[in-house]
Amino acid sequence: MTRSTVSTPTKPATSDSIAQALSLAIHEHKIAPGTKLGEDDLAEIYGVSRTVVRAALQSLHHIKLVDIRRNKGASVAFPSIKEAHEVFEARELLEPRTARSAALYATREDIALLERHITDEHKALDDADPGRALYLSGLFHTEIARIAQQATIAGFIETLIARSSLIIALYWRRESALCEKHAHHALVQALADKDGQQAEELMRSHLVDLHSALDLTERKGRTQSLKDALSQ
Amino acid sequence: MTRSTVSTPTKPATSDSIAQALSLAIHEHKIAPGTKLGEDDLAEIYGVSRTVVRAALQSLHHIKLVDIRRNKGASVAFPSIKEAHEVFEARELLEPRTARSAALYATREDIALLERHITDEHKALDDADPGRALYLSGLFHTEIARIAQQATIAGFIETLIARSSLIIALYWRRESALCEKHAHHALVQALADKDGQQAEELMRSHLVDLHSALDLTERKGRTQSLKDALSQ
DNA sequence: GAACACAAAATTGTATACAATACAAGTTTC
DNA sequence: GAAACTTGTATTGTATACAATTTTGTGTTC
Repeated sequence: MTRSTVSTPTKPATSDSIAQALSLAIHEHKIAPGTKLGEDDLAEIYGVSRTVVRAALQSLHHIKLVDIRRNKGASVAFPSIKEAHEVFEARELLEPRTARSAALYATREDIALLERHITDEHKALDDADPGRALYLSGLFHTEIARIAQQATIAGFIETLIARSSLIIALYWRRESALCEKHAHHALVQALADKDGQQAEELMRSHLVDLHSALDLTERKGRTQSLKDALSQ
Repeated sequence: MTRSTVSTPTKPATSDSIAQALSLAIHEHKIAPGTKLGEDDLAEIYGVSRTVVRAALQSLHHIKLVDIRRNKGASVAFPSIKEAHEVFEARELLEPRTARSAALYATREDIALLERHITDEHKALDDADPGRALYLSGLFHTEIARIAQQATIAGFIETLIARSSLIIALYWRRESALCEKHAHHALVQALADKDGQQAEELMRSHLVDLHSALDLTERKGRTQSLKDALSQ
């Protein structure tokens, strides 16, 4: 949010910028769930002391993006199937209503911004960068929450989308691809038309689609205990 | 949550325990909004170094209970009127639905626990300890969210209730006293009857009552800019 | 007496040092 | 050869030291 996340060599790298860089990497599936996040490693990578790295990790811990266990350190969170259901149920409770509010407040600029997000997302898909496409897809939802002028709820949705990214990394079914492609388009149209009821309904069905595109059947051990062991 | 918050002299005092102690004090209106929370002071009070105090403060910052500004330090948050509206609107969106779910899952023990909360709350009022009564009143809502078996949403509600405590400290109208006294009772009854619809409706009207019991009219400067200056 | 400038004190931000804990490998013992 | 113990290494938790910034107090000037 402040400025760049990497690049310029003469920048101090605050805890916020590190948290954001890690958050982005997780969103884009550059770092897999369960990956260990050693303090020394990160401190060296970002050219700061462990103190500031710890602050960044705690920040991500509070939004459940990273797991911190005492004397064991931090690792990218590994949401369980139960958590996955909870997150999407929470989204289904919050986002449709928020989309309805957004229809009231959406300005011409907001609509343009959302449309730009969609084209960027498509471009990322064309560039064979599904991680970035996923990130932009999440940003689309975050943006709608922001438009609705409810910063508090928008904050909640932001964390839910972050966690959704982890859930998708773990439980997404290959079969169901980008079914959402036109869902976002239709949503923008409803917002542009200031049709709150339609926006609410579209958002609800869109989220139900996403939820059902996950493979949340409780199979035998599977990745569950296997990767959990690897996460240590 | 781990163990005691104060008392035993031979205890290490972790950042969690400090965060909880401060949170409790804020809930009970022992510390007013805007109060400066100096690191050295807290470090001395709890017998730890500033390192762990900072972690505790950051923790509270993430749930918007304390305000942290760079190079200026931490102070108890001072929610604006806009934020106050947002918090209660978010509660009105989340809690009624959650109460409905709670009616499905509430066990005999849960009901007993909630009734105990109510009697404790009344006792605190009799003991002329309105701060503790307020805290217990909030705990009542948190408990319902927990009963609903939606840890994610329960977490959101918990932070909303924490912030509500600050909002009440700032904007509560003296005139409207403990109108909620029988509201909680009726809610428990609905839960005991497993009447989800009734629970949802009772919770909604209860929250609307609370919201309207606040004085959120945007008067001239008043506490707004005055106390805001004091909060520095 | 008010306003500005500068110096001193206090407070926060960051880095480093040390202590405590966990993990892994190797050794001993049965 | 396997289990248990021990030791060594790596990593995290906490405290302290130092740097940077803000605040406060004082003195000078108009």
